[in-house]
Amino acid sequence: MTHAKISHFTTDQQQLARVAKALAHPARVAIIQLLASKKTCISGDIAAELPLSRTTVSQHLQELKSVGLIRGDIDGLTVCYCLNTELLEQVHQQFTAFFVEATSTTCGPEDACAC
Amino acid sequence: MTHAKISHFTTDQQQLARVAKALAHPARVAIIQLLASKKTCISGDIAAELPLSRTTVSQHLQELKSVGLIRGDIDGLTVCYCLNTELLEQVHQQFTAFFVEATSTTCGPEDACAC
DNA sequence: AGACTATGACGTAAACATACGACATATTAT
DNA sequence: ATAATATGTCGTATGTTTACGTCATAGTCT
Repeated sequence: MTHAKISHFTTDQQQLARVAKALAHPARVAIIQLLASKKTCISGDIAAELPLSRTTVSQHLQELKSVGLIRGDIDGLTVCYCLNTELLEQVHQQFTAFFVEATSTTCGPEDACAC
Repeated sequence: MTHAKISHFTTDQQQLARVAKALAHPARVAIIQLLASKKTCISGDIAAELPLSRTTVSQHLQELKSVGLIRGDIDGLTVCYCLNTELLEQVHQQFTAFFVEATSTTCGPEDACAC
């Protein structure tokens, strides 16, 4: 009965974890940075710039696409991948809210613990 | 030869992925939110508030601790877990930089692709 | 000391992720 | 039509994560 308790968390928690998971591999971070730096939405060129096989890169691209962080539009023979800036913006807000919430409260002096 | 190419990415990419991975499970997101909301925090209580067994929660706590996002100070019989606000702040900056970079560039009209 | 409690460590089964070669498909070029 | 090219899909080997029960340890209490 493994991996069955995820539904017991809030939608927000699941959403944040979902995006975090998409960013939980350096290759996927690199892909997003690459797409951000290039003006043109390259396709197979991405694979050429990473130290991974084309197949593996394709897999990572699918993963990012399934979360919605990137989009892939077929343009003849090649596929044009680009960032979904709206979602990224939205996710940015979500992460910011999370971090603000997490950093606002400090273990005060009235606590029993020493941290 | 799986999982052997990670070293070929930049330190920044690895660091960001590492933290993202720590947040890639709703339970860990929930734990951080819980620690942020409570002034005092003890491991056993955390398990009580999550739909997971104490053992599993302990495992998630270790994971967060290994990345450095939380700290656990032994206080007699119990362990006092609390957020590492300095690291969280730092990570927040890192994520912000990443998202800003990712959202600044839009696929311009001069491109061939339609996205 | 002996019972009690809070935790972490260990073992483990099932699920998932990673990486990649081989194959399939579809589009362009000759 | 045939060849070349760009991509995705499939299968698969290996490693990692998740979830949890059981046990060990170490601090409290009487």
